[in-house]
Amino acid sequence: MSIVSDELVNWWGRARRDLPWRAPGVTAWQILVSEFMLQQTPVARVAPIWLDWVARWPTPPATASASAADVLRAWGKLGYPRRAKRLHECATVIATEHDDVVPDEVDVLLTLPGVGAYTARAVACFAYQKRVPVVDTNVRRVVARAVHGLAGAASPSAVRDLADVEALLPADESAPAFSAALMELGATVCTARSPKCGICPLTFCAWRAAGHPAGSGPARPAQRYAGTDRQVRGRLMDVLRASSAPVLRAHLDVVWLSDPAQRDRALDSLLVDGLVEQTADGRFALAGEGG
DNA sequence: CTCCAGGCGG
DNA sequence: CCGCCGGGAG
Repeated sequence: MSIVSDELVNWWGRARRDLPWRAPGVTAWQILVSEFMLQQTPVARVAPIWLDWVARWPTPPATASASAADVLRAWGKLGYPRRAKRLHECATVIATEHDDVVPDEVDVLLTLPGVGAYTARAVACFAYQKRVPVVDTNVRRVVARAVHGLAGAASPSAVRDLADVEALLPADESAPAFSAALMELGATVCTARSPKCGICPLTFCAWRAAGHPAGSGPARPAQRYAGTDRQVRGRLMDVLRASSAPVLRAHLDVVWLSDPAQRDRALDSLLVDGLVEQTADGRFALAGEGG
């Protein structure tokens, strides 16, 4: 038994969240911006940042002409600031090589910095209504449960599930609504932790039918954060975002006193990533300050 | 502790 | 394929 498109899309019509990037008049570029921000980041944290962002930089050329440092500051504490850098680069590529127009073909979208298998299809589908499978963590979980009767996605590879979802896609123009509904169901009903099966719109679910069997744990063990280089990088970036002028090394050193070697490694990695630059007098600043 | 509209480099 | 890339909320 497969997922019935009609009952899912009908539910979507009345239960969909009123997210800002779904409003009328939102452009393909602005949808692309939302997809960058939503990579591994919950909707609630993205919404306010996205609203400020698209008001300030509504188009690819507007974004490309901003300084990298301003982009990193506007990104704020969304996390994974390399995404902000890639978004900036993506705007530059679109402005210089695509005549300011976001590509509508998956193959072309995939050539853009920061655009992978999910984001390319999400833009083609939600910005251009293309009939392409859109597979994110929500879709994988919903399909694993409703179709395969499993507690969660079997393999750690999302790409492998593309063919699965392709087979589920409606043949007509309702495909984008179907994909949006699949994602919405996973985000709000068929959640990872405590799925609300009592309000699920699907009349058949293989997982429910099988009595909600437990899985064998997550496909990939959750990664730690506390004490990692990522936490140190986050603290360093926090100091640099807050300062409009380059800061002394000593101001950075105080954010992580317990392990100087780790702190040095984190700072070096930020330099290597092109997120931070060192000035001629040895101080540090966000990369691309003023230009 | 877990999870979150992933992508990339090794 | 594997490990790393933030940070906040439940």
